[in-house]
Amino acid sequence: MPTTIHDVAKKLNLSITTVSRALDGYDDVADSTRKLVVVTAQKMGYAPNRAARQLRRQKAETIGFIIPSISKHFNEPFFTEFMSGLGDELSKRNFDLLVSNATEDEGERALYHRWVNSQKVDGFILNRVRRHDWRVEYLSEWGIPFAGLGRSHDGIPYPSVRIEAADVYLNLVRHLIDRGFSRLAFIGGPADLINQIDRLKWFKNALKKLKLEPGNLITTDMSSTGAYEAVCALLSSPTPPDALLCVNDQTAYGALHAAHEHGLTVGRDIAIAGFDGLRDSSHTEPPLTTLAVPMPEIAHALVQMLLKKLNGEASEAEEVVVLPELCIRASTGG
Amino acid sequence: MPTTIHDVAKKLNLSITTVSRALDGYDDVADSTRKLVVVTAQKMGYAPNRAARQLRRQKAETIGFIIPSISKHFNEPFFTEFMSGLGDELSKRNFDLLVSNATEDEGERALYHRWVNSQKVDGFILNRVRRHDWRVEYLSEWGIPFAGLGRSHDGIPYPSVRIEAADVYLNLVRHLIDRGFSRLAFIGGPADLINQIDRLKWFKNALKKLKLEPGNLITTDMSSTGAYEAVCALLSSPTPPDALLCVNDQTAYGALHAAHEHGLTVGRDIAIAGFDGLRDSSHTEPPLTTLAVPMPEIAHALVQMLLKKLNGEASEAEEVVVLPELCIRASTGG
DNA sequence: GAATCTTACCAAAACGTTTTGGAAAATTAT
DNA sequence: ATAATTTTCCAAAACGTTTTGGTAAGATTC
Repeated sequence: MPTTIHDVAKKLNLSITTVSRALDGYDDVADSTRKLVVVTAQKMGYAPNRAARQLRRQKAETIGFIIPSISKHFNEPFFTEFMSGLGDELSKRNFDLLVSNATEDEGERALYHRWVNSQKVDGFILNRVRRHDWRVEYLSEWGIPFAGLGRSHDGIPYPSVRIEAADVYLNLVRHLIDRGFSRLAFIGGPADLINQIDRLKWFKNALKKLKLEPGNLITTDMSSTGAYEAVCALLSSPTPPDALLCVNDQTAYGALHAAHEHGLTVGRDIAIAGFDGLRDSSHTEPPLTTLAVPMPEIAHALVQMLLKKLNGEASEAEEVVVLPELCIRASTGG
Repeated sequence: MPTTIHDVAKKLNLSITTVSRALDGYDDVADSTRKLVVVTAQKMGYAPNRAARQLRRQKAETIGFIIPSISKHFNEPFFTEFMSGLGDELSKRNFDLLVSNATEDEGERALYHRWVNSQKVDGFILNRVRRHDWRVEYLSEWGIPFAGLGRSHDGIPYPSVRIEAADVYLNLVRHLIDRGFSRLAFIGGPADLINQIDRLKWFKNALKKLKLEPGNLITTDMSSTGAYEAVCALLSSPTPPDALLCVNDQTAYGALHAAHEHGLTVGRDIAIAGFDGLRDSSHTEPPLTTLAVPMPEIAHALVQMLLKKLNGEASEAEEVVVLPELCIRASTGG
């Protein structure tokens, strides 16, 4: 039986009103009383019952993150790093993070719906946004606050973080050319993912700007295993590429594996680069060249924008731009 | 404004009691009425307000998972796979998973306390359990339900999952010997982690049983980078080992990196094995031999035991034993 | 010393459910 | 036809907060 506000009030011979207001920092309670209340509450281990507070305040002080069902299992390292960032930011502000992945019975849509309608969460963070994203449509139609990593192309305004890598991608491609690689291929993901769209665009632009012939483009499901299989096939083709630019690090893991299996020395016979800058990418063999996105910065921006929106002080469609950093490692010849 | 039970009741000219009971499947409501209620509620998009329900029922229908602060950032791939399993299991039963990592301001202990006292969660899942674990002490002292992956040595009873790998570890060591490796080293983690204790024990036992001389033991922080540094040092010693048995896969990633950097061909000059069986471990260079733990089975058992405990139908200290599977890959010579 | 203003407190309502303890209506038994 | 039972429904209380709209006492002003 956790201590309630009544317990605290009774102990001090005060009304629960006064205790509540003392703890919430209202100025209509005497300083001496406040101190007493705060100290006693602390000593008694009182923490306001969240259900009661939520019910009264109509706020959950909780943010939802639903793993996009595209990734059957959410063990993608990227998600962990992402959630880690969100968790850090949120707990700083006394918010909590509710996490789930859609099951087969209850669809993903139903889960969003349930969390919103049951007021389990105040808002959502979106990730792996798509060109036309039903989540964006759905949430904005229902007036549910959210912020996203990436902006859909629906023209619907919402606060988002955009990764801008045109310049740094050009540097990456220049670096590859410098190292003597010339037959570039892009190992991409599902065509309507904003990540894929942007990164492919930067790839193409870089080729164009450097007047290189258009590269080979292949598609995977963005898992390491999917990429492994696709790249295996690619390397068996008559004129295989000698540089693989992967849509993300995990895809690059699969590509590395495939290259090794084909007896290639990565960094010499073939170059492989990723995107995201996962922790473990510095320990692959050889260490992976990648464009590291500033995860804490992204999480910070998303949380801040979302919380601003919850307080009603949001500019409709704020967009924060972050720049990845080029980490050149041995997988592209150092 | 989400629809409330009042809205549904009004629409049907029923009392909220009847609506509530109809939806909850009580048998004191006519079948015809129930059908009507269910259909209408569904159509109106009604979902019970969780705060109100919690307040009344005194249950949160939410389980907490707090990333142990030993791992500064919870981007360990293991956690993602673990949480993935928990999420799957929980959402099947309409429970949710609340996740957080302790911040610097609010310590880990305070976070457990707050979640419990504010009744945000009904119970906890523990992971990375230690020999003497304050969390076990704390939670059991306060009568807060929890289940853990690994059992502390405090003699405190609680439902747990135990990984039992004595036999399979013996097989692993035999396999290494067969392949001609003989100077075995154990790349371990913090000494009081149950994982470390068990796995080290199996390592030692296997050596003893096969009458091998005691191996080299080193300690890391169980991060890939920590292991990388430690193994670099180890390999520079006068008589370096030729087989590294790592306490987990992530440690093995660092070991792989170190071995490559020393110009060794992994699988021929040196063998490296992990433990856990992370997804990406099949794509390292060379693919990593590991003992794969059955994550879904573990998650299932933990969730089931915890929920049983929440329903008061728990045998105090149930223990489910799971067996990992030996995945032999190229990193130990295939 | 009366009127006004501040300060410090509090009673009661409200948030949206679930559950308790009936009660009316319909059915069956006598 | 009446009594007993079953079926179907409901009013009201409770869960633990926050917030509204006060009031009494003390301080200040005239």
